[in-house]
Amino acid sequence: MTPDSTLKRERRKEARPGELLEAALDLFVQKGFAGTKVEEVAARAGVSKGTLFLYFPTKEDLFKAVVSENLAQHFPGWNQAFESFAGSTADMLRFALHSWWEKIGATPASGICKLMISESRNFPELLAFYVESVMRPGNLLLRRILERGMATGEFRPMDSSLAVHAIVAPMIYIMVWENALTAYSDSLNMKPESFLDQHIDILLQGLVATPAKASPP
Amino acid sequence: MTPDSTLKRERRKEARPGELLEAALDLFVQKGFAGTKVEEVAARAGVSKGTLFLYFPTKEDLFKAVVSENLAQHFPGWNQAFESFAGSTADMLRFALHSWWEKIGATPASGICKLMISESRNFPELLAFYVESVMRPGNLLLRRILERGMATGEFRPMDSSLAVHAIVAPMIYIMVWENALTAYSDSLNMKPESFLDQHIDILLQGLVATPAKASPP
Amino acid sequence: MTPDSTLKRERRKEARPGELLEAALDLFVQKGFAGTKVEEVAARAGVSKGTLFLYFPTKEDLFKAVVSENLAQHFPGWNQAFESFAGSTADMLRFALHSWWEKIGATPASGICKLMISESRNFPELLAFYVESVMRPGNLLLRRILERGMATGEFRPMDSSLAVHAIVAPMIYIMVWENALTAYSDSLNMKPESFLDQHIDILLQGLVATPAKASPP
Amino acid sequence: MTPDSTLKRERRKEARPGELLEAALDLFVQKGFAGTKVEEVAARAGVSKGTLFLYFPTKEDLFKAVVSENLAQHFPGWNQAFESFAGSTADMLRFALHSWWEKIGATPASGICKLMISESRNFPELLAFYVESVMRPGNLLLRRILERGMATGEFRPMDSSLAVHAIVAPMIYIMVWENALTAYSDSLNMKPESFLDQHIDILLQGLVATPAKASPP
DNA sequence: GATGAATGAGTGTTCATTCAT
DNA sequence: AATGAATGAACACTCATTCAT
Repeated sequence: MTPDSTLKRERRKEARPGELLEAALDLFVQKGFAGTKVEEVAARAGVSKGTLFLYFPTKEDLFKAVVSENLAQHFPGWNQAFESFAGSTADMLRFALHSWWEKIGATPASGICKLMISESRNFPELLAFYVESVMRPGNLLLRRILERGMATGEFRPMDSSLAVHAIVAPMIYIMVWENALTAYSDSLNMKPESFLDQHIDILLQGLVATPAKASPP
Repeated sequence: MTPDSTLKRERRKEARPGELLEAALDLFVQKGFAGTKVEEVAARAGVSKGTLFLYFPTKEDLFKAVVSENLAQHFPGWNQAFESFAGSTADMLRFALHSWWEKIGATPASGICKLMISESRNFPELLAFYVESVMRPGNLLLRRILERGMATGEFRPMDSSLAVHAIVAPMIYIMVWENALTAYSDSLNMKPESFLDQHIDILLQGLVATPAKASPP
Repeated sequence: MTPDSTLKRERRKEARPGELLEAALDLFVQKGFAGTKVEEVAARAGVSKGTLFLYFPTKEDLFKAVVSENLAQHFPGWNQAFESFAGSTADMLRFALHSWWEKIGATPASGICKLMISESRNFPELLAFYVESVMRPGNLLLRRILERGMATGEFRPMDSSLAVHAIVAPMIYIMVWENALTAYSDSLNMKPESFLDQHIDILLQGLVATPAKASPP
Repeated sequence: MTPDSTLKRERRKEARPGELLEAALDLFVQKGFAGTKVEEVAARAGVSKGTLFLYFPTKEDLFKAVVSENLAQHFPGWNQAFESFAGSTADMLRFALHSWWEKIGATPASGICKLMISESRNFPELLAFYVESVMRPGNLLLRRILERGMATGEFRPMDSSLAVHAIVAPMIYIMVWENALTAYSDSLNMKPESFLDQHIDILLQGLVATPAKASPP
């Protein structure tokens, strides 16, 4: 056994969990939790069924790892971007949504959201984790943006914690389309990017302190 | 054989499919397709496993029936309401969304939407049916409303078939919340009715032809 | 309720078991015991499943009745024909086989034989009945024919109780063909009637080219 | 991993299908296709239900494998024996039938024939396979024997393709007895070996007392 | 560590049988 | 007597999980 081959084997060994998680993500998104067979996951990752169980004691553990692994990693960066953002709040909101689109909406990670929705009832504990590590930070960030806008007078007064949902809803909608309805996108005129732009337009038309209101006689 | 007893027997027989569909709806929404055992459905409907198969030849057929039965029945009425609506288009839109909320959003039927999202990949044929009998008619109706608004000058010019998605997205969002995240509604300030009102506000702020903009000094 | 309709109903009522047995015979022969559903039998007889169980307490009972009903009724006549037969024993044998062909071999009753063969292991008690009421009488009759032939010097000496099987084997063979291999009869040159004639020839003469016949004076 | 243990494991693995086929043959012959439970087959082969499905995807496949495995393998040898046979055609026929008896008639393989008869209606595809790989080759071989006999003048002229059935019928008869009526063999004087000898005699000579006829004054 | 043969609990589906009407 | 809705035991087949090698 040459040092070379040892190296290769070790490198592969360390890569295993990642390869498995990747394969599992694809399949879970595609077929759902129950519809995915562990053997398929193993095969797609190029290992045997037994090996999968070496890394993930149960199928549920694999599922949890898939979800955990692919989330929550973006918030530190986003929070920091928020702190140091110099432009208008409208621009900040635009930036936030486009960044989300780039990092999540347009990637396989969007499938995780659909997964979470589908299986939330069966994995309450995982849902709790998701809520705390993804939804709550996301909510908080958006709320701070809205509050910044209100503080500067850019946005009209509103219940920011409610308004957050208005921002999030279309993002969910996009992810659902992409992972469940792709085949019908054309015939129902769903172009995610156009939709996102339109969404931002409508939000800003709807959120801004209208000049009419802003400048009374 | 008294007419009475015959009646009772017949009433039970006729009621069976409905009882089974109701039970199946609840369980499918709660546990997903694969996670639901036919025996459970039967038990909840108060019959034996065999009886279920008397009415629905396979579990898939049961699933399809659940989806078919609970949707698509509202469109004729809605289309008619649209034809005869007398007020402003903004009011019409308000009416449409509130009516949807009342008939679907706030009822167990909202769970079907989540179901459809979750299982669409596994039932392409069913998805096709859903798209044609629910999504497409809904889209069409909303587009006609938007076009009415544009024709009367109430709404600003827009790509109506794209804008439709802006109307629909929050409805999907609500249905997902109700069927996957209820436990967290309070802590994340999700009150469907307030959210719906806010959604309408934002839409109308965003959609209307603002006089201010239209006539600068 | 007119006397007329009463009559009709009663006539039908009495015919029921017969109609059921007929339907059952066809289906059992066609699909085997396990492959036949009682509901099919009932449907073919034009009654409901419940009615069938009114006449035959179990499926096994139905099967037994089918077999019993269609056998053993020919032996009294055949025995009598044997007693009074005047011609040569060869003619008697010819007559016996042709008569069997006409009454059983060429009729649906031939299917019963195949049934008995197929299911004998599952119905030992029925097999016993079949052996006693069909096989043993048939054997006895044939043995008496053979013994008559030996007594008159027409036939060479032999173990008649063994020779009987030589006569029976081709009859079984025909019934099997007719009920299992019909589709291949042509391509394998199986014409039951020619085969029966040939069988008689061989029994009476064998295959060899007899020198006597080959070289007449 | 010692070479020894590897060998043992592999040997077991390779032996599995054979063990399962053997168990299945016994049970199918004994109880028929429908009457045999896969779990029983597995148990008799000393493995679990799941293991059986590892080797045979469905019960039908198991059935087909049983039939395929136990037949058709003898024809190459028999055909060769025919080509090189030196003696009289009568001897050749004797040899063929005795060889059949030894290799098939007296072995569990004889049960397959009964199986085929019983289930032919339910497995038309399997019947087709059986006809082509067993019945047709067997027919052909026997026809060639008969034609050799006619060519040399040993046998009288005949329709050889029809006469073949006269040779086969008693073989079928024996196999049916052995697998359906064993319990009655004694009481009905059925000794397969004697019957086979007699069958050959009759074929070659018939029943009649020929010398008398052969030498008229 | 890695394998894949083996396991067996679990589930959808069938169908003979029952029984209220 | 006749019905057919209802039953539930039985069985083929699946698949997550284990473990000897």
